Amino acid sequence: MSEDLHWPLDRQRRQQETQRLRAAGLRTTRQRLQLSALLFARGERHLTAEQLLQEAQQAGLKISLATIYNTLKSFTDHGLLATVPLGSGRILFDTNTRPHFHLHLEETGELIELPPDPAALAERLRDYDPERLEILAHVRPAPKDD
Amino acid sequence: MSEDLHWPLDRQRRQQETQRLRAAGLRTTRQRLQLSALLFARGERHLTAEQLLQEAQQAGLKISLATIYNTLKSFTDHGLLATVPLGSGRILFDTNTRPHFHLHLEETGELIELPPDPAALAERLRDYDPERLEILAHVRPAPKDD
DNA sequence: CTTATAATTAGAATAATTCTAATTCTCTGA
DNA sequence: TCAGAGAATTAGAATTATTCTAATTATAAG
Repeated sequence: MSEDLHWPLDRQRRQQETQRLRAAGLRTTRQRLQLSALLFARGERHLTAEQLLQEAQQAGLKISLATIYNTLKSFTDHGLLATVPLGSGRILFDTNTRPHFHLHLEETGELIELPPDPAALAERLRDYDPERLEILAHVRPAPKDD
Repeated sequence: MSEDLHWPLDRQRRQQETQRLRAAGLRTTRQRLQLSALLFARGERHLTAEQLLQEAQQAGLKISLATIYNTLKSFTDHGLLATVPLGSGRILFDTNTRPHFHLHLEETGELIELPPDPAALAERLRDYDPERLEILAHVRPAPKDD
């Protein structure tokens, strides 16, 4: 599930990513295939647009920041990614699209995934000073089906 | 607890706000007294810096946006306000500084206060499609005592 | 009343994201 | 196979909320 990537992508990987995009109802473009490979080849992860740009550049790919943003948005709109809206106005993109909660430790920037279970959440939060805790539940707008 | 304000503030109100600031360890300035009156005269509420500026302007007060931000930050640092970091990068200031949670309905912008009780939270969230739910628990850094 | 220090202010700076408009690409259907 | 319509990509400008800067003004201690 997690292996090194080579560019250009070998046939197997290319097909895998092509299918992923097709299944999601997205056109296959060079940039999307490359970003898809980067995003999904290493198991579940969180990352920002800027981080993804850096990974792409380190891999020698030519992709603009605008495309990174557009692609992350498309992937999100089509169910391949979830977003975690951090308080600072930064958006984290999460390859785990199953329902779950997040615990953000602002001191270190660490983001911990929690099962979508309020009891477990309560348990986990016992470790922290209530004065420093802020829980915000977002209810996103219903997606338009187009 | 909630009444109309007149400017300049009458002696009673002025003393009330002076005490509030003093008790919090803040200097009393015209702007802080006026903003304090605006913020705390109408019961508990959430508002943004921009909203507070508008209220101040509608009341005929001369206060710059920079001062609004500075004052909100001072009030927060001294325990008079709490912040609610919305996903969009906007900050809501909350006159309720007791521990509690928030439920943000993105569709309408509505922000609902919830008791700081995970069980109650779970109950309340049953109303919503899990697919549209995002729970983010922030742990703020320990405040420096200076 | 003097004065050190803190607060206020306008406007510039910042940071993440979104928008614009021109170019390039994908993919359908002839 | 290939033309063309519509979709994707791109550089750079625009946006938005907030923070910073540096100069002015106000507070309050003595």
